[in-house]
Amino acid sequence: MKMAADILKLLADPTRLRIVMVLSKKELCVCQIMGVLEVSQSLVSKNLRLLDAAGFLRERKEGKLVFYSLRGDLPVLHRRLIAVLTESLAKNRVLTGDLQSLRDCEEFQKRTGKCDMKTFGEFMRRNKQRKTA
Amino acid sequence: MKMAADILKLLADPTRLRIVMVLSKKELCVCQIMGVLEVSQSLVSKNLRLLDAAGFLRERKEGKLVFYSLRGDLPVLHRRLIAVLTESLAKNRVLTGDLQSLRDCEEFQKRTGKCDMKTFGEFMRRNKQRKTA
DNA sequence: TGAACATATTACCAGACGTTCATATGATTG
DNA sequence: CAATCATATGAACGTCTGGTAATATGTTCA
Repeated sequence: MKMAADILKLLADPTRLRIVMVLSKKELCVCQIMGVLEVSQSLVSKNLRLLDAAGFLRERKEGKLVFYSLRGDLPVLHRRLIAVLTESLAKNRVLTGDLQSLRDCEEFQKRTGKCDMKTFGEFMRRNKQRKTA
Repeated sequence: MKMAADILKLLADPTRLRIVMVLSKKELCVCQIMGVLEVSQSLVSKNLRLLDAAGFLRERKEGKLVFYSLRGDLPVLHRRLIAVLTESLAKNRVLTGDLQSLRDCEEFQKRTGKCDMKTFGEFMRRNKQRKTA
């Protein structure tokens, strides 16, 4: 009971929910998540640790970068909750915005050939301008 | 996004989750819920209000009593979450305990022909003895 | 080695949350 | 009406939590 409640609590935070949603689409490193969600590195890192501690994540280190993705062998409850939320949030503005940013971010990265925090800082800045324009 | 998170947050509390689970089986009044979950009247009432405010509940007044049940026309997200949780918690000790208490409580009520707080106070007392025995 | 960088961790604060105790409300009954 | 009862509400509490800023860790590369 408490275990189920704990998992729900983890997903009940907008920041973490957004992280789970984008990671369900694609493996990402911390700086990419920062860029896509436009939140601080500290916040991303902290929430990733929480999700990791609850068994949501797979971690892959590649040089300085740490790539995260959802585990392939998630427990049934985790998987079903994510499935339900994915479907229910399909038309959600924040989520569709994140997914659009994710695509933009990929393209930006492909064009610049880089994956570092300066690159994504630049990306974030442009993104904000686009949104406020 | 925030809306989904708010619903998850509601279900992420053990007391509320237990209430939702028992109400998904049967319409109950406040004193019955108290008896089944063995928690205070205040706590039951407060959490019922929260669930009600989020659109989970149907309210039916009958004299002094107020009977609650899950709304029949719950939004998709609510329904699916409850379905997933029901299945995942099927073998959970707390929940199976609550459902057993629910059956006992029904029988006790049938035998005594009453539905009031004294009756359920008595029921709770016996229940605790049974559990510690 | 040391500078630069990505990520993790710590300390900290403001606000939210779960719970309890006491009290209010509103209906029933004598 | 007064008393009783079921339920709702309010005040107060300790605790937890999301967020930020600063710092530590550990890797890469010159």
